[in-house]
Amino acid sequence: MAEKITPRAQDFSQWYQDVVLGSELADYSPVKGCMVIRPNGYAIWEAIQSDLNRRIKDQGVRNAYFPLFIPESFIKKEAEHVEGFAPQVAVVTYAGGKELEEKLVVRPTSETIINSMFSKWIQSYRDLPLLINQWANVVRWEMRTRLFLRTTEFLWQEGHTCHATHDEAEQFARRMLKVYQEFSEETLAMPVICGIKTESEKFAGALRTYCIEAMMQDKKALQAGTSHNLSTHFAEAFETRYLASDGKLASVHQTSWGVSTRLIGGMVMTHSDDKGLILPPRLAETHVMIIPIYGKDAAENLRVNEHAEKLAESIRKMGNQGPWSAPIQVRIDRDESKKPGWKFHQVELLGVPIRLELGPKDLEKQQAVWLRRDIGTKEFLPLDSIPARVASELPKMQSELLERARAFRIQNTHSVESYEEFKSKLESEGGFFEASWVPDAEVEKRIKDETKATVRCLPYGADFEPQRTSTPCFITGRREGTVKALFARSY
RNA sequence: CGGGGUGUAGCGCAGCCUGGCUAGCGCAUCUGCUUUGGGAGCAGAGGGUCGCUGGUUCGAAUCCAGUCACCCCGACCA
Repeated sequence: MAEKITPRAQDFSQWYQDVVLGSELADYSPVKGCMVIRPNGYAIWEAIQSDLNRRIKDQGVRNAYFPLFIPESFIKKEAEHVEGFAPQVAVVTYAGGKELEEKLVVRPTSETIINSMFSKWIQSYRDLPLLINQWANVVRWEMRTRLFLRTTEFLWQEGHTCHATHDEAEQFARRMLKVYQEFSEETLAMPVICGIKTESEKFAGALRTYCIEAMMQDKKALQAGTSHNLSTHFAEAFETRYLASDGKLASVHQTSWGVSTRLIGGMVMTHSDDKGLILPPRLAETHVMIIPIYGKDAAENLRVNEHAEKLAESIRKMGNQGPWSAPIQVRIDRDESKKPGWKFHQVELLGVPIRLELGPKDLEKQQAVWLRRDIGTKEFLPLDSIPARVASELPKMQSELLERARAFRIQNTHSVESYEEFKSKLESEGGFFEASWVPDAEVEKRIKDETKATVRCLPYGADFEPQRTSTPCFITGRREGTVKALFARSY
């Protein structure tokens, strides 16, 4: 496997911005903090949607849609929820030419508006479980924004489920986190760590929040998805109740879970290099770009085009079979006004997984020049061997991207036993830090103030409970009651 | 809201410290000829109220004050 090309570490945010703007995934909008997703970026979002949507439906969840506007009173019904989101909501106070009697909150998330409907839809235990998902936009007024990673408006999917028992809801929240983990690793080729959020980091209104955390190439953490066990908190506020088989009225136990366009930013920061985007094949709109090399002889150029077309067709035929088992999109760049060099740079910037060059010299030898985006070394392959090579290379590249990112994370994850060691190593090397920990909000805050690092999650064991350790807590020195925690600076 | 930075041609920038000739350069655009295996070459052309307002001065892109916008770093957060 080729050596990973690491982006300029000092200018990581500049690099990231260059890649996103340069490959035309997104653009800044006239409204500060809002992002325009351009066709290249939206194609990635569509690939995410179609893959993830299938995985969500496999869990028995169905899609629906709920309103953008939420009456202010709804948000206020759940105490922790309103406290958590109040600082970042946008509110409509004026519409239809007059002041509104009740202000309308632009949804920052939809637990409340959805519960107002769930309470009507659910009467008996026969109505459970109720498993709903929606693809939507939400608005959170952040102080500081960043393309894809934190924008005022973003696109996401949010799932909301109701269950008869606490256990059932807990199981479902865990299962959806597993779905996110598999999706992230199999499709985005982005390895993640699964864990539980601490009290101070959990979702406003949740009993417990599960999350997946990924490591970016600057060794900072990115929360890539969350799944919450909401217990009966919203159900009680909205009286979402059901009549059990024993005739007793009970509140439903709920979950909610979501991932957003942030995944696109995470994918870019995981794989791309100084030349531009590197797309995992599962997300690529174009898998193979054939660049014909033209000369002065028009008849010969025609012949090159014919062979390129033939090659493209035979590659396409390899789609939907073998380990790849999906269509293979092949395009030919026939633009005669651009020179080959320009085209090479362009496909590198856009992250097309495989590039083929086909010119008169190649036709003589019945070969083509082959180059995989992430590896970047040229090979000369016989024409008739190429379709099979593409079919085997796409899944290979997909898994190698994942393994490379995983190796990078493992290499940059450190175990520390003392706070001093943690601080100095965080400063000199960065990365993820495993430590034993006594959950304590005040200490957590102090560490954040001193080091800018936070507890990303408490990695769980087979029982989905925080792992206990017997090594002393690196802050208090205590041995008892310590759990394993993952510390890192994050986005 | 605090700290730093930038506003000069469609885009990217130099010039500013130390005020002075017609405000330059690269990319892009247009014309012509030659070119196509890693961002083509040569020749020519067009394109600017130097963010805005005021001040100092014989004279301001340049100095001063104010103002607006954007970017980066922090506080907020998925």
